Amino acid sequence: MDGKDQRIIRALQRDGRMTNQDLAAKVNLSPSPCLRRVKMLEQSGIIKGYSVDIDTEAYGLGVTVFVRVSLADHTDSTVKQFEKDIERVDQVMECYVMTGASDYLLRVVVADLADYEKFVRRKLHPIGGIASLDSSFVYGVVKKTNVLPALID
Amino acid sequence: MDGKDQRIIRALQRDGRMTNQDLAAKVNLSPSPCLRRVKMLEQSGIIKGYSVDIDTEAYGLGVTVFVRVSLADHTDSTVKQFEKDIERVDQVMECYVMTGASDYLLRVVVADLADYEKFVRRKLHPIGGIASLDSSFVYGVVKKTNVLPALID
DNA sequence: AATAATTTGGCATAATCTGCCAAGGAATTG
DNA sequence: CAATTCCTTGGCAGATTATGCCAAATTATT
Repeated sequence: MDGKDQRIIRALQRDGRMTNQDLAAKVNLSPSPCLRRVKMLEQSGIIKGYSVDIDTEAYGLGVTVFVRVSLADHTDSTVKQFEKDIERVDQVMECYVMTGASDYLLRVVVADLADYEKFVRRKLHPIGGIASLDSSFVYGVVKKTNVLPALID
Repeated sequence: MDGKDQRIIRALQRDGRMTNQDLAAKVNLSPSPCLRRVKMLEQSGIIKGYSVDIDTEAYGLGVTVFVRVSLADHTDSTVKQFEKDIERVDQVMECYVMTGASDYLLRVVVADLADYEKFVRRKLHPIGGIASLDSSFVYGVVKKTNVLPALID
């Protein structure tokens, strides 16, 4: 992956639907080698996919919650079951295994507070093996970007 | 925004570069009304943009860190300056104002631990007004999706 | 400096986008 | 309940874009 690939990636992070011709112009290539590089990035897995950014509030899911989860124990079966089950919960957009005091960090989207309570009661607790939950609500978004930093600092 | 718009959004979250023809087929419309709906979603701001999902590890930024930030005080000038400055730090992909013990939650991507130390010393601390930082490193990703849950649960 | 390997650019064809207009369907009103 | 109005849809035509192939140019290697 050379500098041109990086510029392709950065351009597509800003606008993932840019036409190949515009992309080519932006990275100083003609369309065919540009397209070939994009396809190669896709095939090699560096480009995992494309997506649309939705205004969650306008969509009707205005509340974002970060939830720190600690498991009651760390036996294989408890861990495996939690990870398998959490994957299937639609409201959980992200689930990370973390260092520090808690085991997992979830990003959850719901419509409102009442919805969040239902989510915890009906989706999280039934999973079992959870020792504690610590929820922090998002008041506001200062920054949210898809553009990764340049590699050479 | 009716059911068809929701299906359009969900399809584009899974594949943001799907051609309009495929999208139309997937939501049972012909291409022209489908395109019109997409344009309307873009103009109304529900669709904020399109992006590419990059494998951060393959890209060379394998370490993700969540940082909880507490400010020393909450005067207007301290808050404003922090939010203005943090926005310009490329390694900060997300910055949320949070309820709970700390004021902000950051998601930061760096190449490695050495890089993270440099990031804290050169990018975060110079901002000033920071009372404490609490960093948690991501060990693994259990789930990461762009697909918002359906609205009716 | 010569050769080999890789990458690039241009061209032709195929696919897709996009704006316009008539037809269809839903809602409203008398 | 029927007539009108309004909104949405579908199809078509021209413009734009994608895509595969081949020769030329560039880069790396020896």
